[in-house]
Amino acid sequence: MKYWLLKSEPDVYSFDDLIKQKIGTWDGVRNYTARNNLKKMEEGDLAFFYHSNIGKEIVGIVKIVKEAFQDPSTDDHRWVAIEVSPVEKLKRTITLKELKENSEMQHLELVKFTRLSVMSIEKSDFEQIIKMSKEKAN
DNA sequence: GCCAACGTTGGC
DNA sequence: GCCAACGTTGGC
Repeated sequence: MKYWLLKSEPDVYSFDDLIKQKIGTWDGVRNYTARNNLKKMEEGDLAFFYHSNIGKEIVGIVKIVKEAFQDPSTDDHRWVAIEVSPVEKLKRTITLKELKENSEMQHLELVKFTRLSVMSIEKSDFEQIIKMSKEKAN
């Protein structure tokens, strides 16, 4: 069981859009590092859904329901897509700012490699962030 | 809108 | 295979 973080611009595809669709295809990834992460995903893995640009915050949790397959948005065989379904919306969103200000979260790829759109997360960090979302801010 | 940080492309 | 030029992403 692995843990991940998926980035999306909410004006293109938001967590609420995914909730409406029930199952969403995560396609359009055109970066090798991100693609390699997609290929490592297994059915049942969990991922955070992060809103980039607008909000800059983790908004919910999704589950991988279909492992990597040919990206339907291109004929180029180099790229893959996955399918996800929503698990739950966080009671309180966790902002990038908050993570950057947290001394225990400095090693997160989200903090260090801002441009990567699909990244893995340590189980302990995943659980810590969920814990944070259940507590009040500051 | 600007800029930093990368990633990609193409000339040599 | 190196590197300069260019393109893209995403935070601010």
